[in-house]
Amino acid sequence: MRADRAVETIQREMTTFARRARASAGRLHPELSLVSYTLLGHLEEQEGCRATDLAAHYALDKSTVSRQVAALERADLIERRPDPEDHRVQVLHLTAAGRRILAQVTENRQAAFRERLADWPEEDLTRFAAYLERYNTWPGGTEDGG
Amino acid sequence: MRADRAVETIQREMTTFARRARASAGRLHPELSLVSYTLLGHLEEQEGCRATDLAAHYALDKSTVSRQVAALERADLIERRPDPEDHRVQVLHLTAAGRRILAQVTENRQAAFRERLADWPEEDLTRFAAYLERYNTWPGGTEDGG
DNA sequence: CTACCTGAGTTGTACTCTGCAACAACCAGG
DNA sequence: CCTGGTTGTTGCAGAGTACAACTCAGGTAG
Repeated sequence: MRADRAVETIQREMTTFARRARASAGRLHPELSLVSYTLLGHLEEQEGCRATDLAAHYALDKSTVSRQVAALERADLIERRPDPEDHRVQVLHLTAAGRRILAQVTENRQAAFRERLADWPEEDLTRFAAYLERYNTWPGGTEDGG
Repeated sequence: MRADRAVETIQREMTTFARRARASAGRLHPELSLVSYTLLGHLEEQEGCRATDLAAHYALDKSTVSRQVAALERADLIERRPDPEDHRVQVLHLTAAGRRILAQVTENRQAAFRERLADWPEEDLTRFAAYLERYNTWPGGTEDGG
């Protein structure tokens, strides 16, 4: 069945991509690890969120996130704000410096992807983007298949 | 420009996927790390290759590959064969056990992807697969953007 | 043949990322 | 108040990784 072949290819290619991701992140932005980048990105997108939310979204242990957050705070890229509603919670926000670094790193990544996708027709780009979004959106969360 | 938005989405979604990959590998096949899986997969695909080739293909340091290979050999999943042409080289091959484990893990991954893609029309699957293959195929090698 | 350079692979070292377990602080329901 | 669940931190251990220094084998120049 052709669908099975396609799924196999998708599995293989996505895996290959994932395997190369760390190295290319190190090349594109040595100053910000892949995990730091994704956490900052989520913070910008969400306009502040809790460490627990980050852990859930990226399937990381809360201790891992805790340490990452501590490092990002030491680097003055994010700040913690106490939540008046719930004193257990600290809401994380990007600092101005964090926003700046994130923008710069995003531009670096963007440029690499643009170069790689330079000769793609616009229609293919939008379709590919839509497929990826659809793939990553999993009803009920992020706990599988990524 | 719509193409820029699409590239941005592609960058973001591929990054999210990569970020989740390690965790999902741990869930889908605790017995074989993502890197081990990809190395074994490459070995099967290539029907044997050198450690250096693996390093180049996945943008890993040769020392990293050396250790991974040593571990896989200890686990009897691969074997080293001396190259009669060049005594510096050891050609790596899957063992029967390696082939078996690889097949089983691949099936696990396949199943997860199948589930995730269950409600996709076949046409979308084949198109998505083609896009991914096209993206990962980079003229001149594997040294960027992945 | 010797000398030198290059390529394959190993080992020492150090660092980062990660998860699990134990813990403290806080919240919500009886 | 006590119990149980949630948020986050810390101690600990293990995996993955890179870089540098090394060995060994091939190739090339003299």
